Amino acid sequence: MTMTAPVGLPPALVGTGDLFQLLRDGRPRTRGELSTLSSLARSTITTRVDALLASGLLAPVGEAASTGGRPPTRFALNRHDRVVLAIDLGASHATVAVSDLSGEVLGERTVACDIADGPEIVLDRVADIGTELLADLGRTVPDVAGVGIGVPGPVEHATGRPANPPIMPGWHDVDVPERLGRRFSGPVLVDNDVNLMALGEYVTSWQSSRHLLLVKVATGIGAGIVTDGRLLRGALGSAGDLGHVQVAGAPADVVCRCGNIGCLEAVAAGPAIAATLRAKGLDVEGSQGIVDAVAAGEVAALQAVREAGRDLGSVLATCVNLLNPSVIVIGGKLSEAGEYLLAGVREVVYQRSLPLATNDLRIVSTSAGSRGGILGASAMVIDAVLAPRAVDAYVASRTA
Amino acid sequence: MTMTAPVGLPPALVGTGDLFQLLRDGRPRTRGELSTLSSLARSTITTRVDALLASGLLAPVGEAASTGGRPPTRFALNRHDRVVLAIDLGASHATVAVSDLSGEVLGERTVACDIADGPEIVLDRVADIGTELLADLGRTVPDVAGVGIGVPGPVEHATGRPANPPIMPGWHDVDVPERLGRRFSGPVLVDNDVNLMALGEYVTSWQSSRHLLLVKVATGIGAGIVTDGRLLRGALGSAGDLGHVQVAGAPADVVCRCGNIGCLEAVAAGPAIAATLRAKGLDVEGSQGIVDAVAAGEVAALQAVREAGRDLGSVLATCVNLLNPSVIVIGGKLSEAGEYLLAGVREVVYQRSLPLATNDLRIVSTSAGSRGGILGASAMVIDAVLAPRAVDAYVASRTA
DNA sequence: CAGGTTTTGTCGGCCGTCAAGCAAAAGTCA
DNA sequence: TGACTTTTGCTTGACGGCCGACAAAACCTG
Repeated sequence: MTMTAPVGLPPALVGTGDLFQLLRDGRPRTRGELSTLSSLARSTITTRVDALLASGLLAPVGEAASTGGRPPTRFALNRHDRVVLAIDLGASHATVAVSDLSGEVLGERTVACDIADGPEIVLDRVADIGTELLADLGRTVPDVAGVGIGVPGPVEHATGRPANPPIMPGWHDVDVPERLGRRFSGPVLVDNDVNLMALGEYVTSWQSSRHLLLVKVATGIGAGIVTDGRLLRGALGSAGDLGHVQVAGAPADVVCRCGNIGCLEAVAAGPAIAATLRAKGLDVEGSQGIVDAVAAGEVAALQAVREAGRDLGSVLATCVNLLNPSVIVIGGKLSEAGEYLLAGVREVVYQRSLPLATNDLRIVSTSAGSRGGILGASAMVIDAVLAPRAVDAYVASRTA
Repeated sequence: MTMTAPVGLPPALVGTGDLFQLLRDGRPRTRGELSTLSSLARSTITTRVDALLASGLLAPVGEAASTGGRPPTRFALNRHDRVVLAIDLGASHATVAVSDLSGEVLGERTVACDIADGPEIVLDRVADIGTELLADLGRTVPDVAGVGIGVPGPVEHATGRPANPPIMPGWHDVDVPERLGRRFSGPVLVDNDVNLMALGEYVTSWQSSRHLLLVKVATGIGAGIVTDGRLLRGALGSAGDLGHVQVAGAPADVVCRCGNIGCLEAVAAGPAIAATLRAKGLDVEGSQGIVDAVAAGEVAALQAVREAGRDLGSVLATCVNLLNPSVIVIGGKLSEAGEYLLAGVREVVYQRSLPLATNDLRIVSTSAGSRGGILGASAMVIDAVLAPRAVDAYVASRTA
């Protein structure tokens, strides 16, 4: 405020980047609206808007709605100014996508890719695919505002280095941002894949309820936690690791691959359900097999999935009491098994959780589906790239 | 930057309140140090410092350490400029304290006070005590920078209204800030008492590790969660409600007062332990009785407390996997039972949690003890009152 | 006590923001 | 078509904050 502010009055916005925050939602606004919203003089708004227009981040969006006189010009975030590269690494496959600045996916490709091949091979591979996608879309490397990547293991988010990931041999403490930074411009942000799924679900469907818990049920079980609109990562980035939590009612004879007994993953994840069904004579293979069996109406499969939902619900009831979320989203391959998993979860959660915490609690299936990770990665980058300081820097670099 | 900043250079700090943040830790600094830290010109620093000195928030702290020339003056937060009223409401007693702006308690009083008497009586009572304390310390009401109050139930923190508190009949949706605001100046902030204990423990002992879980074990069991240095409150303010979580290994015949079976509170809280001991012929009364029995070396008591620790540990193992804290602090009356409770907790947590999450995990006993709530309430208020905007407003009000 | 060093206070200049005013542009309405 | 309305672009003067520089003050060293 050029400290013009005699101090004491509404703190007001200051920099160009701050003003830009009012336009991040993508809704067009007129100069007049911006002036009242920011309590800045119209002349100042004009200066800022001009700078943003020159940078390309802002674009006029037609004019409209005259109230009797000259219709005001409306401006909005120019989603096409730059693009974001979003990468979702799984255990055996990788998805690479390019999105615009609103988070809309412009192009996407999924390939088989073994994470155990190590960081060099995998990262070069996805970088290549990203470069191809960019070319297909008629974009160049300098158009990239930033890169977001999700990996199947804990990550020290501040440095972007995976931390002792169990299923990612060779990735411990690898400087992922450095390696991807060689190929693309902008910041490279790394996070756990389930965290990003949670973020993706949050930004696409649940922005209004700021406390969300996403549970991914597939070969393993993990959770991503959004609290107060922010990802909860924990001290070492391993928050949300629900797979090896002990299930209250679990049979004592189920030994998990982690060596403990009664782990959630050992009773409710894909392999456990498949094993149960095979014991009953049903020939199912993998999580997809379970989903197919459920879709085919196999009673044993319905039962098993529902029972897995109950076990999951038993753990989630604890999570509800601990975190008091307003939404639980069930994702992962097994969430495709219709309402049966959900039914089991609801059954136990609503029974075991405190009425207070369940009052406004919704338990739903994922709406982003398999694209949650990509959407979350994109959202993470956009959040960083459109932050006030980043915008200031960008505007400066483009006008200098 | 008075937008002086041609934009693009280090965003730098701006307002007086922002500069003040560099001094919040209480360590004295010279103008020169502030200049380099904030990348503001020395002349600007002088202006800001003068304003802060005039407001009383800042005070010169002697001069020192000449490096061959004129010794620089050092300035630090003036802890005595104003005071904070901290209130900790329990089920049957209330503690009122006055602290300075560093959080140090200047005066404190605990009285018997039944929360069930309702908000009017209780709040007037503690307000009276607060007024007396202020008088004893030679302070007046306008000296109060703000009021922090902890209550034994969930609170909608944004509005300061208790939300369906089970043990606080008559308090639902009461406008606590309004009522206390009549008596004192400054903001009135309300939160759950266990949350404040967690915050108190955090600010006094664990600022460096930004992820803390405090568990209070007494008549009931509850937890306060600090993540990334911030309190996790949840959608309805009921996060951390561990009391009625199901314990994995719990006997199926223990019915809790909430109607469910196997609740943590029904097997590991004070009343449950006391009941166990009475069944063994030991005549113990309340949590204090248990602590006394342990201190007396009663083997049955040691056993029972340790077993309670194991049950608690079983639930905390889940919390560790979910939240990945770096410290678990055990507080509440029962934490006074020496190392026995802690030993039980450690035993199970280290066995059941993932090695990753326990790598840097410390499990310790409270160091703030019964004053945690007061310290947390004070810290909460100080955090609000010394925030940049609040400082700006205060400085403006004092120079106008 | 004298010279050197470092901090401090002050002043002028520069620049951004604001508020106000005016003319032009672009519509609406009668 | 003409009068009215509303927004926009531009300019001006005033205000106030920030910076840089200079001189005085305060202290150390020999």
